Amino acid sequence: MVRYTECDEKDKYDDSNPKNIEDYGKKMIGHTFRELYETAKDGEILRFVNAVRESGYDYAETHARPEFKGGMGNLVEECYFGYKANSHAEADFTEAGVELKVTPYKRVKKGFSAKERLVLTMINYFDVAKETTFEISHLWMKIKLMLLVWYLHENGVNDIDATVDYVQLFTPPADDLEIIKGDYKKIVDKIKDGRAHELSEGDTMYLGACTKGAKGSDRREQPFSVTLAKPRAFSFKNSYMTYILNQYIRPGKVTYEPILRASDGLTDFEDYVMCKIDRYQQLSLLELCKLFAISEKQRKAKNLEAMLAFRMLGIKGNHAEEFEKAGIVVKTIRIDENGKIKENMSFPCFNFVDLSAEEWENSIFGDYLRETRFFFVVYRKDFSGMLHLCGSQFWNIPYADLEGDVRTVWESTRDIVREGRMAIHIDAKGTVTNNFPKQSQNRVAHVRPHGRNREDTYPLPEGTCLQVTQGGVYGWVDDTRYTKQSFWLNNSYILSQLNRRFLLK
DNA sequence: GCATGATCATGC
DNA sequence: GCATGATCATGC
Repeated sequence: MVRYTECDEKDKYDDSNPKNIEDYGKKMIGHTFRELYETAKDGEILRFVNAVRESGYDYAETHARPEFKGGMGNLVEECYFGYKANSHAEADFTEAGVELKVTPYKRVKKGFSAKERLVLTMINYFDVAKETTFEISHLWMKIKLMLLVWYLHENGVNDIDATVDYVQLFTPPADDLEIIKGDYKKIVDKIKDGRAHELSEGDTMYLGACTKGAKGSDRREQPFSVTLAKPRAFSFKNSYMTYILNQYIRPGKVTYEPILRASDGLTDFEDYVMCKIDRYQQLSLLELCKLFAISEKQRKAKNLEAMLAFRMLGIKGNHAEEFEKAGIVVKTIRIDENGKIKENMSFPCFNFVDLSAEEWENSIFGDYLRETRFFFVVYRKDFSGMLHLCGSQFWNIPYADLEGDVRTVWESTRDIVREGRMAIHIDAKGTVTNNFPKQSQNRVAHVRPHGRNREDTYPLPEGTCLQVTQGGVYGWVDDTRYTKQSFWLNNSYILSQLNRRFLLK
């Protein structure tokens, strides 16, 4: 490893001592990346160019570029810590066992959240399949001690002009590590099962297998199947990074109420949760309300069924720590007397302007389904119409359904928006018929209005020219806005995804 | 009975 | 005030 700072008394740090590395790192706080870069480029570094040159590292070549490939992470490594960025499997500071990670956070309505997932290390499908335990895995080498460097990303501002706000050593806490080990096993088991091509971020809780490749068409071989798989990396999910930020880096008033307590002992989290819910199986909604002393007023809440699920899990509020950290979304499912689900599953409205500019691989809806794990709480109506608890199920959309039917629906919707082919027809009552993909046209998903009412609209892309089937009948419609719409998963599809034990009476 | 369009209601 | 999750209403 080349380290300019070896020559510099002032900035010397001991690369075998984690605390020393952290202390040195903290001196970046308050400085912009550009300052770090300029300092390295124009100042001290030049005094050591000769020493560096001896090692064969071409400083001029690397630093001639105005920006850094790999972004702020490489910049900090090369310009501040003074070693050449590498993508080796071992830790950045080998002797200290410390991995350096530079990561952005952003402002949200309430406080701050991580801006993105944290990519940890590429998954080598062949090597990973040979690893016998988590403790000797490459992944563990990368995450057992990390130096996290955080900066605030603001829209319209180049990251190189952002300021380093926090620098802190981090080790996943013991409770989290149990879940991370479970996630790791799940990913490795899928690879060993010859299904690396079916990996999805929604499979797991905190640790994800995110796609990583220059092009969406990149593929890798896998050990137990001839099917090529997308290149993937282990990553901490955005939701988990948000937790780290709000719990350890800038702790505030956000409190987390865990489902699993240390005293509950070691167990598979999802099995544990499902068993806890199962204890209340067959109880009616009314019985559950009485059991958990739900007030008359609360019984009218639309989230009553979800609220009861949290009570069954021993949570006082309507948020569970593990669910928040894993970005798990709770959905209640009601099966009718006839064994069918009446309602389709809705998602947030899409923004026409954004949608029309997106590609499937990086789309808001595609990414949401790709990354989200759902927790279904299933109720079933008895002959008198009273709901009884059936149980619960964790679910994420299978790879083939997402990349097949959902993609088809998404792409035709985007194209319709792009080309203004909503094909409006307005009948005598003012009901608007549109041209978006219908439930009857696709096995998995469809598009429907989803707003306050039909006058609740979002802007259309500039220059959109709506084609109208009946000439001149615009009414409330103009060329610049359209009734809010969202993607929905078909009720019949959701039913097909439910565990058989809920369907057999 | 179901598909489609429309709207409600709570919580943040 | 509005996003989000949940549900209604009508016509075929």
